[in-house]
Amino acid sequence: MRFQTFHHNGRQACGDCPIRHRAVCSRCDDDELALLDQAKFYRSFEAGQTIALSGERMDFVASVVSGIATLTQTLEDGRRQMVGLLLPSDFVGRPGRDRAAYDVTATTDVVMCCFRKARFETIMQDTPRIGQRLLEMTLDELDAAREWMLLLGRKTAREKIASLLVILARRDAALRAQGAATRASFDLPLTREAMADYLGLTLETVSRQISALKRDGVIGLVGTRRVDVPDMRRLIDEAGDDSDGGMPF
Amino acid sequence: MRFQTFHHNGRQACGDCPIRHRAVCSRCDDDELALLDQAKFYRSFEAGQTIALSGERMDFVASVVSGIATLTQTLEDGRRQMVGLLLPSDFVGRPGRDRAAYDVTATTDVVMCCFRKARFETIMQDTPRIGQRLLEMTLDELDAAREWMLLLGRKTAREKIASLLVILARRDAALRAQGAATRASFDLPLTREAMADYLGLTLETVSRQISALKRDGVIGLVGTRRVDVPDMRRLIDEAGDDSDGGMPF
DNA sequence: TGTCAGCATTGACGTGGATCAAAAAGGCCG
DNA sequence: CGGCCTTTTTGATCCACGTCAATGCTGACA
Repeated sequence: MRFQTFHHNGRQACGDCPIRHRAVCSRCDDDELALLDQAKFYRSFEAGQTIALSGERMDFVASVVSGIATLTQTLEDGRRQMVGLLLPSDFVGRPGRDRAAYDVTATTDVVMCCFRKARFETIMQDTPRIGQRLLEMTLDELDAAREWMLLLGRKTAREKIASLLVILARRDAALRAQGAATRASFDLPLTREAMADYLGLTLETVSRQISALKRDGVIGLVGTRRVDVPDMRRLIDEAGDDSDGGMPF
Repeated sequence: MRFQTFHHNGRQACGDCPIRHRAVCSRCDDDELALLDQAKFYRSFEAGQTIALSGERMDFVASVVSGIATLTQTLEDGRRQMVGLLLPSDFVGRPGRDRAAYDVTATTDVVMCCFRKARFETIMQDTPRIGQRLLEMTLDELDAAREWMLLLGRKTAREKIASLLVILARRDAALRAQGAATRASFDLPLTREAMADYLGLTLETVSRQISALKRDGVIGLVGTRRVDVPDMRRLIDEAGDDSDGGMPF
C-alpha cells in the first residue's frame, strides 16, 4: 500500500471553490471565509493512497474538494466493512479527537482542503456558523449511516447492489445538477471489491448480482465500470426500500 | 400497538436531574439551565408504547430521562432493523426537521424530558453550549452507528450476540458507576425479537446462539432475562472486535 | 508484440442462518 | 390451582450467499 505524498497545490480562493456552497463553510459570510482562507491548505492524494490509518495520530481535519475517499473498519482477522463514502464537500476528522477512528483511503485521485485541528477548533469557537453547519452535516451522515444499517442488516444481495447503484446514480445526477431523468448513465467509482466491502458481501456475489441485473435488463454495462440505467424507477424498485412510492426520485 | 398517554409528572429541578451531567444540557451553566428548566416538560410512556412514527409530524425534541427506547426502520414487506438504542441521556429528534425519520418505541417504561421543537431551536440559538454538546453527542452516535455497520455487515451470529451482551454489560457497569469487574450480571432490557431486530438476525437464531453461549460456559442464564458473565474477557473475545487487546474494558 | 498484474466473471460446492413448525416455559389473572 | 397468552426454546429442512478454484479481460510496459 502506498503512502501519502504532499502536494501543496496553488491556493484557490474560497469564493471560487467548487464545494463553497455545500461544505462545512457554506454558511460563512465573506469575513468568516477570509479567516478560513488564510488557515487552509490543500493536499492531494493519488488513487489507492492511504489518507489516514485507524488509531494513528491525525492532526488535521479536512473537506473533500474533489475525488472519492472511503472510510473502512477492519477486524483483525481481515474482515472489512466500509462505513462511509466521502464525496466532494464531505468532512473528515473530528474536532476534539486526535486519532483517526477509521482507515481513510483515496479510491480516486483526491484533493482535500485541510486545517490543522487546533487551528480549526479555535476558528470554530469564534464562528458559530461553522459548528452549526457541521452539526447539520453530521446529522445527515447519521441518517445515512442508519439507512445503511437497514441495508446491511436486512436487504438481499440484489437489493444491496440496486441500492448502491441508485445512490451513485442520484449522486451523479446531483453533481451535474440535472434533474431526475428516468434514464441515467454513470461510471462506477469503486472496484467490485470495494463495493463488496461497502455492501457486506463478497466480490464474487457483487459480480454475480451485477451480471444478473444486466441479464434481467435492469442495467446495461459499458465495459466493466460504466453503468446505464434505462429505467430508474425499475432500479429503485429493485432496491427494496420503496419509501417514495410517488416521488419522481 | 398502544399509543401514547400523557403524564405530566411533577416538575423536577434540572439541578437534581439524573442525566444532568450527560445529556444535551450538560455543559450549561445555572442561567442557561434556568432557561431550559422553564421550557421543559416531562412525558411518560409505558413499555410497548409508540413514542413517534416514521414520517409523522413530530413537534418536540427530547432527552431520555429513564428507561429504554428504540429507533427502528421498516421495509414495507415487514423486514425491520433497529438502528438505535436510546438510553438515559440520549437525545431524540432533530432540530430543523419536523417529521420523525424512524419509529421510536418504548421497550420499558420511559420518562422523557421534552421541548417544543421551535422553542428548543430558539434556545439553541442563544446558547452555543447546547449546540456544541449536541454536536459532540451526534458525533458519538455516528461512531456507534458505524461500529454497528461493521457488526451487521461482517460479524457472525455468535459474535453479534456476544457484542450486544458486552455493550449491555458495559452500560450496566457504567450506570452503577462501578469499574470494570471481570464478573458481571445484568438484566436484558430486550426481548429475543428486539435483539434480533437490532442484530439483523431472526429471533430463532438469537435464541439458539444464546443457548450455545450458555452451553459453552461463556454466560449463565437466570430465568430467561438475567445474564451472568463469569469471565468478561472471554465474552469480549467472542465478540470478535478484539481492538482493545490490553485494555481492562 | 508478448508478458504480466490487476480486475472481473463464472462454476461447483458447502454452510450459516432463515424458514416452517412444534413444544416448552413462564407470567398473569380468574 | 388451572387456564390463557406471550415469550422462548428446539427441531427439521432449505437456500442465499460464502468459499475455493479456474478462466477471461484489459491495460501497462519492455
